[in-house]
Amino acid sequence: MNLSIAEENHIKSIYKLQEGDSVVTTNALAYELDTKPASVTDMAKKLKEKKLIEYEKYKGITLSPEGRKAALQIVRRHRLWECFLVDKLAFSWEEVHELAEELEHVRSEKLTNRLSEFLGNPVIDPHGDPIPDAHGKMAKPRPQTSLDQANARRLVVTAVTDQSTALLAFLNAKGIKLGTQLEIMAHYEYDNSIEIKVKQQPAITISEQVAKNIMVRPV
Amino acid sequence: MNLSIAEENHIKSIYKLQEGDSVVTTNALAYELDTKPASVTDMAKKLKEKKLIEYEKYKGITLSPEGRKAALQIVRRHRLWECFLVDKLAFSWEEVHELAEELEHVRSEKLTNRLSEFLGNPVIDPHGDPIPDAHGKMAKPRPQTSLDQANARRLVVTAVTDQSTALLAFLNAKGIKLGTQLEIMAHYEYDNSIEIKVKQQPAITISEQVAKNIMVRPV
DNA sequence: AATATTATTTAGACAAATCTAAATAAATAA
DNA sequence: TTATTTATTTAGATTTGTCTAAATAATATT
Ligand SMILES: [Mn+2]
Ligand SMILES: [Mn+2]
Ligand SMILES: [Mn+2]
Ligand SMILES: [Mn+2]
Repeated sequence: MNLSIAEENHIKSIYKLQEGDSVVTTNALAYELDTKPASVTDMAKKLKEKKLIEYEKYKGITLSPEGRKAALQIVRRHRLWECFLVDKLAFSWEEVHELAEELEHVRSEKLTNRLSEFLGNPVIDPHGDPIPDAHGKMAKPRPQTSLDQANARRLVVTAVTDQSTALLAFLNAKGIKLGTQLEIMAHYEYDNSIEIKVKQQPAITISEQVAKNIMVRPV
Repeated sequence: MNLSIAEENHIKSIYKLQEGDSVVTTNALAYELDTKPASVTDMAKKLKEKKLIEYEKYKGITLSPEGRKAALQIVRRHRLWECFLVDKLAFSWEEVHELAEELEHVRSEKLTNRLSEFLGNPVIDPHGDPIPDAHGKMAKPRPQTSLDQANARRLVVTAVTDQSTALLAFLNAKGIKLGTQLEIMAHYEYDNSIEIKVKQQPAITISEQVAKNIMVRPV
């Protein structure tokens, strides 16, 4: 099954939006891919033809087993390249997504597996997302919750959900990265903002929106 | 100037075929790119429009100064990725061209320069070809001749001209790589084949065609 | 110089990926 | 339940890159 770059991008976005078993809508996919609903419908017909998705008019899209397999390979390549850029080329975590978006389309199993080996077969990427292995298996992530719902006081950052440059740059500015230890000082009920201490530094207050996108587990 | 992958491939092939200042013909370019002359004519019109080439109907193609600059950037990326694949991922020299053909199209100066730095700013690629620096400057290659024209007896391999998998695999089989020392034992006038000794091994005879594609200099 | 051959271009077609505008279906509100 | 709004699809167009077949130009041969 030889996929074009456009087809791969669609498959990957369907995978991302599907989260378990739910159905992906035409509009959601168009928004995710920064394209138009009409274009998504066109592509859906093509991917259905190739048996990579299940799709009936007006009923939304889900990946077929083969589609899921393809998606996991693309995700694997994407996240491995992100690791390469951060670990070996000293890029910062907010710079790598865009580049990996292109590098992920070089389809060579040998290259992918050699790259993985070169990086020490990493199991999470620079944003805390798990990396599928050559067979598409991902390490089950250790239990984690978003910072706004955490009940323990002392926490360690395990991932970020929103990987926009804006959020990642904000976290850089506050000295927050994967593995950073946080202590919750206060919840403010008015706007659900949270006061936290990052290491020994003076406490800072972060908005609910930020807190929702930081994943943590008790230290 | 934002170039498509197809445009980049054309620019690079024109650069390759131009060798100095000669004019590139439609047919030669079509053959090099494994495409049809009519397609090359179409692309030539587009590249002329973008001022990357000089082109008049029936008069052949040459790169403009901007075209040459673009070509050198693509060649730089291609050769750096080849170095990466060989030096870091342990690919063999006959495997890397195809992969670099794709990787070269990721256009990020930052990535390119970081990659170069990571590799120790190499100046030749795994086939002995010089790597342009960030400004497009290439180290002037040390004087070298093809093996069939060498007059010294003890030689060192500096590059290969034909980089087809077939030739590179043949050289692997004979233990010949960049830096390998050779000694010419005999020239056979009948078919211009050459008897050489590779290191201490028993002498082997190679055809004129092979000899023409091995570049050497006196040891 | 006329003819034959080769190289190149043009004309017209096609597939992939996208778009806009219009039509239709599904979901929601009155 | 009917009307309105929202979501999705269809119809038809556009761009890019390619192709084949036919026309034309350039070159080589007789
Ligand atoms: Mn992508
Ligand atoms: Mn990531
Ligand atoms: Mn290429
Ligand atoms: Mn090379």
